[in-house]
Amino acid sequence: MKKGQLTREMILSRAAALFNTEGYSKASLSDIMAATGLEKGGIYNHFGSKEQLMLEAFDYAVRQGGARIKQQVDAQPTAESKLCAVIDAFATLSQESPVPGGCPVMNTAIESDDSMPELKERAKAAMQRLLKFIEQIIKDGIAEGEFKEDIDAAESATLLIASLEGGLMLSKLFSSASKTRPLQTFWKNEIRSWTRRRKQ
Amino acid sequence: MKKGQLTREMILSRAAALFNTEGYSKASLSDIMAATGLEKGGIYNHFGSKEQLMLEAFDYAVRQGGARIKQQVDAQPTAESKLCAVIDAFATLSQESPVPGGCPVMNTAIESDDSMPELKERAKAAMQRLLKFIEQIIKDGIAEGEFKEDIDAAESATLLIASLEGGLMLSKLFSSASKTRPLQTFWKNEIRSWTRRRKQ
Amino acid sequence: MKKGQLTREMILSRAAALFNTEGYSKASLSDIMAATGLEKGGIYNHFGSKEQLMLEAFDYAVRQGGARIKQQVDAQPTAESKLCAVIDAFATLSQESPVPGGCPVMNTAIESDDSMPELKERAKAAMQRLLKFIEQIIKDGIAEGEFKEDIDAAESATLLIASLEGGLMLSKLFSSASKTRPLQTFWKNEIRSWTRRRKQ
Amino acid sequence: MKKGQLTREMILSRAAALFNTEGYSKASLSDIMAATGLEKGGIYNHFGSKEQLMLEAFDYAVRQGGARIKQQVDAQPTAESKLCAVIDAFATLSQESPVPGGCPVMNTAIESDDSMPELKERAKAAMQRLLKFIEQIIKDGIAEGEFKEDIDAAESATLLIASLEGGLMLSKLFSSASKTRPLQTFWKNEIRSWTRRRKQ
DNA sequence: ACCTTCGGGACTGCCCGTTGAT
DNA sequence: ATCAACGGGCAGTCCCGAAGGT
Repeated sequence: MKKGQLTREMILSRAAALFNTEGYSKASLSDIMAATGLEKGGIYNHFGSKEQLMLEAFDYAVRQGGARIKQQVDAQPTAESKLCAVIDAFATLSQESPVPGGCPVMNTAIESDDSMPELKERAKAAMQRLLKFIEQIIKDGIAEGEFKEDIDAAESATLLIASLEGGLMLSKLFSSASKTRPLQTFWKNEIRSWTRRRKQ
Repeated sequence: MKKGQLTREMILSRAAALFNTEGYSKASLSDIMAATGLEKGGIYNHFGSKEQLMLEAFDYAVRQGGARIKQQVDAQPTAESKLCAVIDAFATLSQESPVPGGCPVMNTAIESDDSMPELKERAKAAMQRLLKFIEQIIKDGIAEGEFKEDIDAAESATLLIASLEGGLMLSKLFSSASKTRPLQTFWKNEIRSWTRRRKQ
Repeated sequence: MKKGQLTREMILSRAAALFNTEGYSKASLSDIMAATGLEKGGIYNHFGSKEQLMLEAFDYAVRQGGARIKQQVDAQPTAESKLCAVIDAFATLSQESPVPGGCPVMNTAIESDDSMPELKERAKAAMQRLLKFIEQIIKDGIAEGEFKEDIDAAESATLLIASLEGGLMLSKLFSSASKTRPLQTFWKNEIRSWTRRRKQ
Repeated sequence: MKKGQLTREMILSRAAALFNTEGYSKASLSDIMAATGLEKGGIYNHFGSKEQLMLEAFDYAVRQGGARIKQQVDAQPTAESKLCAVIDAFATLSQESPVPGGCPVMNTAIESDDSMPELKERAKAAMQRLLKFIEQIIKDGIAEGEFKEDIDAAESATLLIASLEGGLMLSKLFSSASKTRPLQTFWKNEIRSWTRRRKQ
């Protein structure tokens, strides 16, 4: 990879962290300069405006987070364990994550008023992809005979994600993961209840 | 009430709306000037700094939202119906609310990085009060024999609130309440399952 | 007059000088800050943008220059002497003028490409007023029987002004009035030739 | 001619047009990049600085314009017709010219404050050459017995050029050649009056 | 007591002309 | 001739006081 590409990636990763922790409008170019060690011109060589950098950094953050989840999910054999992997991924998100600052989609959903419509659009799309991803896991579980057939995949996905994002918000607010531990066990139990018990 | 007091309240209500919709750091004094019709000096006469205004506006927003919920809860006789009132209150929050922009506590939790510690403190406190409030409803329900005794009040409160806040976030993101309707029915069912069924 | 008004006038006079000598796009707000002794905020309190300041400063410069000419013209009794006063006014313009930097209309005509359309519009209007002003003097001279009747007032005004502006440009370029002295005597002779000689 | 030389000429021609229409300080290197299709470095390879490019582009523009005039003048047999050719050349300058944007000398005379002294120097020299050129035509006319002997060649040259440049400025300002047509006929008549009438 | 008018200065995103390494 | 980086300058906005006016 060429040097310019590396710099570009470096800027994206630092900027994504900054945007995700401080907020897209609050993080200034000066902050990004400080975080990257580059001067103003150096950044503007790669991104024509703060807005463009914001958008690409958001995509970067979503990509990183999504990849992490996908990888952990793929390592699991059953639908139930896949969903548990999602729960665990969200649980660790508040303490340690590929892009610091929690879930970029939620952060953007809350921050982006209508003055950054493109960003909101991307957040919508990312969230929809996440929901579809969960939904598909559930549907696969049903198709495989692992989950009962009366589970509504779409609704359950929404429910699970809402809970996880809300829990993540609480963790962030209280700077502590303890509040959300029960939430994880609740959902793991709930998901187990979706399975066709063979014996037990 | 004196004229100054009225102006002060007016500023608070307009500022709270602005802060809650646009974000505390993004909403500028100029925006507030435009929203209130006052000049800069006029605002500074009542609030010594933007930070102070932010804090008081946050308290104002929480007070308004809390009062609304409390009133709707108090109108209900049983613990179950009280909790349902909470759920309904959150559901309407995204479309119409005393202070526009959704839940100020969540908004602040997400926005406030460590550069506004006092604001985060207040958000923490407000959230803790909300959790305790829900917890108390549940505890009362148990004490009254309405709920089963093995319900963990604190954990259940956290779970419920996390879900509701997460759902609110989704509604905001998709500018639509439809995604969260199943969430409400899920929790209403869940809560009914807490009750000692007498007959029915 | 209130203090703010005085400051505003002061800014206009300094800015007009700066714009007229250095050019409208080249003179920066920092230059104006230095020339006025004000900080940025102080200037932006009176003028919402550089563009607005440019426009008002142009009007100011034209007003000053126009007033000077008008006053010198009004002091003369005959059409011929009025026109000579105009010639003299232009002659002194290059060395000493109410707003330094020569004729603001010509400067603007040359500088303003199509990126400052409003400014060009005002320059057009100002030039048209100047032409009409000269034309009227000539017409009055004809009406009074001072000038021959076959003088074309509009054409002659255009000719005179073109010459004077061109001469002014040469003076500016060579930083010397000497080149344009013959120009003045030429036009004064030409104008005398317009008069109905009574005796002589 | 080598490829590098061709590129250099291309840059000069595009840059000269840009400088002459938008102004020397306003036209940016980015504009020139866009106009030439080269990268910044590619330009800096041929010209060590914007200033040097400005100077050479000015010379280029003057050379082009001068050559055009000279060619049209040389095609004429008599001094009178040569001067008329000059007048016509200036007349067409506002609509169509080798380097767009009117007379580079006047443009530079107006724009160049004392921050670009070298450019002003060149403008002075170019103007002086133009004046001398006209002067020489007149002198030749006198020597040939075409013009009366009491014509002051230098003064008349200055007068003519001042008028033509002033007229050009008016044309530019009003985006119309109509204002300056009388100016041309006036000078053509004036010049005919310089001739020793043989009979007619 | 309440509000406006005026000014200050630091900071914002952005663009400039310029230079080396490649 | 490009690509990558530099650093300072641009116009404009921010939050904030102090003086003045009613």
